[in-house]
Amino acid sequence: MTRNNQNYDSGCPIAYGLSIFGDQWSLLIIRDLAIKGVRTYGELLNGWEQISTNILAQRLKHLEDRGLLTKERDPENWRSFVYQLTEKGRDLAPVIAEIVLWSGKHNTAEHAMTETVDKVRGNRKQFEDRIRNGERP
Amino acid sequence: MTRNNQNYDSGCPIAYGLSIFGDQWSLLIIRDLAIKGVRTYGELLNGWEQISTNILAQRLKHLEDRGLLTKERDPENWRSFVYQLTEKGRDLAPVIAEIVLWSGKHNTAEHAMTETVDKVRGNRKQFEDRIRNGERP
DNA sequence: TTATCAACTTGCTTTTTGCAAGTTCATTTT
DNA sequence: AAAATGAACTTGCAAAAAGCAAGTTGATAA
Repeated sequence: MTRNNQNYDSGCPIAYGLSIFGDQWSLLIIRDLAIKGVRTYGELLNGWEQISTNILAQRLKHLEDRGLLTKERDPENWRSFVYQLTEKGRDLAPVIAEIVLWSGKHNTAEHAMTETVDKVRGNRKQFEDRIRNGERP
Repeated sequence: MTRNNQNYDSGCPIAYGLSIFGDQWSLLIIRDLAIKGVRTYGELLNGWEQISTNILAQRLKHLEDRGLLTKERDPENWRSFVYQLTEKGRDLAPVIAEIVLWSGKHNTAEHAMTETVDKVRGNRKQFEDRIRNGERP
């Protein structure tokens, strides 16, 4: 089973999810779009984790093909494109919330960012609703 | 950022989670241990998605190193080993539940397995509690 | 009209994955 | 007691994916 072997599908819901976002980068891209208010290719490229440009382009294409995000011209800056999550993409909010809570409990590293963890712990519904409504920080 | 580049860590809770289970196989292994009642290497090898043996060994080692599962001799069959999720591993139950719900909503394929989806929709707390308590089906 | 910026694409190297065959050690069979 | 089997891996090699750096394209700004 490789990422691009789209023929292989056990039918398992976990496997379905992984075939779409089960890699090192997809959920970080979705995080940037969902909770960091990022919208352009350049902003995604300069995120916290330094994805390489060809991989970013590939993943954006993949996520667009699978219906998690859309790409369109920025009406206010015609040479730029705006990436936005679709409902299918925004529906990952609860998955993201649970990963955040899990990491908040189990990552004991000194430099762990607790801001997001606190936000989800403090008001999980608000955290998810803001993503569902496409609100930017 | 590669899987084995353990030095690179943005501190983000999503990135932390992905550094542990952000690949194509880890969550399927955890699924087998958590909800399919699988316990041995051989059973994991013959799962629905046909992981190759070297990758399985590698991932089990990784998950053991990161504290998500334990490996010990089967007291009733001394030539076999039993793999079991730790609390850290079982704490992924809500993540799994949310992925199942997401896939249940968005995977419209004919052959999608709905059994697990129905189980989580029907009684999510029971689904998670059974994993938390390490109950087998 | 030249320079710059945003969004990629291309070519190449390194790393990871996948496949098949082989190894080790504990039991079971003969 | 010796040979066969079963469980859990390990090893070697080919294929795929990721990462890096430089180059391309098309829209604005100088």
